[in-house]
Amino acid sequence: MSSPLVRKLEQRDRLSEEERAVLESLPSAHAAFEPGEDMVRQGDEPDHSMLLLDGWAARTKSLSEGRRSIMALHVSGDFVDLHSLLLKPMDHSVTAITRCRVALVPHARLRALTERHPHLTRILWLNTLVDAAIHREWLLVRGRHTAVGKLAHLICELWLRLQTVDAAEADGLNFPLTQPLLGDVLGLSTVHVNRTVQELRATGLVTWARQRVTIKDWDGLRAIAEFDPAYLNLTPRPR
Amino acid sequence: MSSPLVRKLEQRDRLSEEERAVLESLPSAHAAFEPGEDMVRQGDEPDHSMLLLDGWAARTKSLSEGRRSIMALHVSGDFVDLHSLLLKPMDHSVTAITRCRVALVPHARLRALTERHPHLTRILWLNTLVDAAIHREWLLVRGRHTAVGKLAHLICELWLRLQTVDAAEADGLNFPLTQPLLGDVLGLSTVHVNRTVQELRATGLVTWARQRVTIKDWDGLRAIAEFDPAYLNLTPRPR
DNA sequence: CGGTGGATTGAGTGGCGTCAACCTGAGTGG
DNA sequence: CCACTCAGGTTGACGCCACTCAATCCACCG
Repeated sequence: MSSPLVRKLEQRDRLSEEERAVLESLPSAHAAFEPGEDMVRQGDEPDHSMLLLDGWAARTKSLSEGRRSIMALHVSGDFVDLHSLLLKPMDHSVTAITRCRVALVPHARLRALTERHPHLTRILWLNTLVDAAIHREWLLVRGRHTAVGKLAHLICELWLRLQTVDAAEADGLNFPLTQPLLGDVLGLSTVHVNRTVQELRATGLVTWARQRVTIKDWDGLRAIAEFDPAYLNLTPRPR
Repeated sequence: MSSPLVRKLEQRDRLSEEERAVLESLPSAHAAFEPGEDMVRQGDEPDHSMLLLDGWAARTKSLSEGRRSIMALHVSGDFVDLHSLLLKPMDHSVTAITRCRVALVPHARLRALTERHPHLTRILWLNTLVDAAIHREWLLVRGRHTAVGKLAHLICELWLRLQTVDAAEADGLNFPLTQPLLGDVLGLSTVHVNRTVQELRATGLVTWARQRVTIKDWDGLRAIAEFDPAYLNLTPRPR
């Protein structure tokens, strides 16, 4: 059930038996969304948060004339809009990229959890702090990296994040983003995304066909991405 | 002493007398930093967080060859590195821009607070969530705005944020960022920052001399910045 | 009075955007 | 089985925004 959440939180701290039980009893219902469908919309004031069980989702903001930006990507195990427990209305939408299965966690339950389980509260808080740390890393990337660097960095990050939930293969990953979506993630035009993908292919560090990215030279890729995984905070310690 | 914190948190929810007292008893000591000085460094594992009483500070990340980026700006009343309570080691540094006076809040005290005061915990959590919402807005700006749009957006945001702590004048603000620093904030080169400032001046929407920005046409400025303050979450409601 | 950091300006370059076309593969309906 | 559609991928031409290098100016300061 919610065990992906337990697995995820345990990457960052130990949980007691009781805490694990509390977490597994949280979700109230399941739901599914088709690619392109909005799971929550900017301006909404949801009364539940969604735990992504399966699929990829994006946090998006829109501007005039179809300009759009993706502020975050989420995969299995991510608590996509946990922050909506306290931060309402939503400052962005969440859109399904692939088909997404989610567990719905009522805010009432989460609020009750914060009243009774301080340690679990801190770990959930931490979860939103890691989201923020990823935002900061993306800010660095959008501000100070070249197009290839941006793309390489994204692949590095997602490969690592998928590994922590056993959703990546040893030599690469399934990468369902279309080039228009990649443009919204990297802050580039579609055309330039295409050329950047080709440029990255030409380095020989990865192969990339259909939705499959194979990493040929991890150290080389890390180098051009200037990727340092520290910001993902993947070491367990008391919180 | 810590009343700037109380004032800030009360913009987002009501506090009881007891809660106010708890908050005011938090800080243990004061400190001051000179312009350019690091208040915390990337990689550190601090045992306290800093409440900014006075001055401007920046969260910075560095890359090779002096490339640097500023991920956030902080002013009076901001809990600059509250997240370091749970998220260690630091994924960025905090650097004083002007002279900064801070109150030090030991993590031990904050942790104790989370054990006993769930509502206060949620409000502190919320505080870090607003930081994240600002990160997301900056991501939008860095990804999809022109240089003038970026600059205008920054001025809009800071004017509003300063107003909420009574640190802005009715018609503008004191703006201590040098152009090299602005470059790190906006993801632009120093030279281009200079030209962008001139371009903004030429619109007549603001005047800008020394460290003083005067807003001549707020609606016009908001328009070219595509600025919508919703993400700052400045409405009080139960959390 | 020289030193230093910031602001400003000019010249030249290149990365990335825009516009526009064309290609491909996966549906879909006749 | 084949036209048709449509989304995504690819390519070329062209232009501009923003970068780099370099010089100059200015204010402040020891």
